[in-house]
Amino acid sequence: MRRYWLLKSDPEEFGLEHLARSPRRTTCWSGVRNYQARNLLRDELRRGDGVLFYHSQAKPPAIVGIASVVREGYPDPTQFDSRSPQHDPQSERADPRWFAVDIRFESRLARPLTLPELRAAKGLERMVLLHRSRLSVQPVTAAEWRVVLRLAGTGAAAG
DNA sequence: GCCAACGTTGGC
DNA sequence: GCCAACGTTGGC
Repeated sequence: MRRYWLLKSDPEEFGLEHLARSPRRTTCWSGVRNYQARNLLRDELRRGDGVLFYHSQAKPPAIVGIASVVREGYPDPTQFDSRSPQHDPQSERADPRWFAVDIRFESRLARPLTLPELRAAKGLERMVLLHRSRLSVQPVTAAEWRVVLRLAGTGAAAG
């Protein structure tokens, strides 16, 4: 059964436009260094799952697009790269600490759904985004997914 | 830039 | 195992 997720990203670091312009519109979602988020990446995200792409630290913060999971959890290569800011010298290849997935761009929303708008939306009252701070990978229910797509307008703009 | 939330670290 | 100190996220 298809499930749904929300991924946060600072658009100045890596926004939806970066994803849309990546080779095959696909990128390795690396650099997550929070254990709860790690567990989701490693154990829960499945190929074909839907992803809401959220711009954090934006003005205003907003869900801006849709992506999908195209490769399930595998060791995050940046943890082993001593030149990467995400390097984790305590992580060993035989027992990796951090995981990544690959996601692919699917579409832009016809219009961004801002955080205030999400807070005000009927049906999103219990959305994790609105209640738990600092979790960059989080589950979205099928009902919430439908509400978000409906709020975004009929269908998403082609990318 | 401020600061609340909250995860992580490390002394004990 | 507790908890204070510290660092980061991320909204405002």
